Amino acid sequence: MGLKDQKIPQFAVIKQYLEQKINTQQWVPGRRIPTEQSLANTFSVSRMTARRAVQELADAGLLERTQGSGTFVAQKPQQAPHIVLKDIIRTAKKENSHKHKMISLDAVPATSDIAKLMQLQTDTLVFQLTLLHLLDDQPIQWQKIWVNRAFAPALMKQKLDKIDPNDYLQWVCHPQKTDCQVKAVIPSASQRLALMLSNDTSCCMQLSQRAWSGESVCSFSIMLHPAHKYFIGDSFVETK
Amino acid sequence: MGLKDQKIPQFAVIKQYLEQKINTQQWVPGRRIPTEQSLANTFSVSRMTARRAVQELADAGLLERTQGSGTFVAQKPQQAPHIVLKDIIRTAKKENSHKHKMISLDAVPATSDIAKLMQLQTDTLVFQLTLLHLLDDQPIQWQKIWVNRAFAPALMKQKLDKIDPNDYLQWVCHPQKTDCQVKAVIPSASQRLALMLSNDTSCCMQLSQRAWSGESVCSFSIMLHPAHKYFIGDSFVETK
DNA sequence: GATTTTAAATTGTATATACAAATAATATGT
DNA sequence: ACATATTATTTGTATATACAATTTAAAATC
Repeated sequence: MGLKDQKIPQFAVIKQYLEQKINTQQWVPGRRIPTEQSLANTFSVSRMTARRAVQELADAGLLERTQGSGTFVAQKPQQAPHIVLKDIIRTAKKENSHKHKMISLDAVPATSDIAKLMQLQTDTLVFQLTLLHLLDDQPIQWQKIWVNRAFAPALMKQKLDKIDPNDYLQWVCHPQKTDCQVKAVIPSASQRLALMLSNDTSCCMQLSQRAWSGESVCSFSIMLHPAHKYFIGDSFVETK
Repeated sequence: MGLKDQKIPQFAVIKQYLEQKINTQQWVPGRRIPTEQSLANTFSVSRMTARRAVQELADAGLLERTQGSGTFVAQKPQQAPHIVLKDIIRTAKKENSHKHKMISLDAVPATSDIAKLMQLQTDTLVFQLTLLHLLDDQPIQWQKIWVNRAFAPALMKQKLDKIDPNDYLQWVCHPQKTDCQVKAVIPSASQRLALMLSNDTSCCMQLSQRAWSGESVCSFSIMLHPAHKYFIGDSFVETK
């Protein structure tokens, strides 16, 4: 059989036609597009087939439909730029030599700030871990994690020098949502020491992440990265 | 007529049923779900109606289908956390008192770095703007913009003390894509002065944004924010 | 027993039809 | 002229059917 034998479905042909009209701005936002019946006649297909093409583009956000009125080219989504928070530790594990060092591991009463963040009563016991992540033997991330004991009661019995506490927590309480925050901060003396930041003018990128399971907070984590080794977002290199 | 008279379509009922099975984890990822025909029999609808329910959930990413094999609960999307870059200036304009002050406006030859970023030849003339944005008379953002002259040839003839250059650029060269980068940096002396940062240990959040129109770069912008006044991402307040 | 062939099951595409629901245009009545 | 009622248009939901394309399982063959 030849290579070009993949039959292109008719609804896909109509989709292409519509997309082309929109992308080339022959049809501007707000413009009314042909009715399902009209498209069906034009392309000699049934209404349901034409409908599928239109509907899928509407689902994709390119078209807007209102019953009784018609189908219109959607206004431009006015997409706010967004950036994905790549987890450098997770990527490092796959590619480079990554190690982590446990600095401390305790069960402590939650301060009012932490309690509020984790939606717990003040002075509730929480696990508190302090970690240092190394990439090629260079410190890349200082991390502090507070853990809701209800989600990981056996945390302190694990061999957390072998397995990354982050992986363990991910495994034990598989969070469904996370909310994140990014700040620039001045590292404390101990943080500077751990991250081997010599000069006192250095600053850090601080990533806070709160992991939810249902309506409860599993953990809250602060990750501190030396600013000169870390950025988030796109790298402005030629993609060519 | 009553309030509850909105008839719920049958495909929506089946969708709800399937979603419930998935969300409550009665059906775990990888598990095979009933066939279209089976669902059609169970709910006493035609196969096409059952199909629609399944198909829409597949489109939404909750299910995965393979022809000949069946439909399965999708593996968890492993969604990398992402944050939206809210434009503080744009939001400030709507709510608070926002002003901007033009610090400099020149046409200068592009340095090699800027030329590479904007995909131009080195020493190509580009417009270079330096701005300071004030929120309630407090400096909130120091901004430097490099503009591809091809996209805004009449830039210097505008009354840029009246209209925000960002708005003008948005209007003249309506960019379709942008790539962004977030870094923590130490401000220079002049930047510290403009932002009224007194102590020398302060650091800033730097947001870089490159605006594309088609295959060309319209502009490149660096936005500097005092770290203690700015963060990106979610605010960790109770959503109750 | 291993390989090939056949058949069954399942999703994918397509049609023709019917009626419901919402909107827009038209006609009607005062 | 204005409000009301009617009609036509258009999208939304639903069914029944047919066949294609792919995968899995069973059967047949060697």
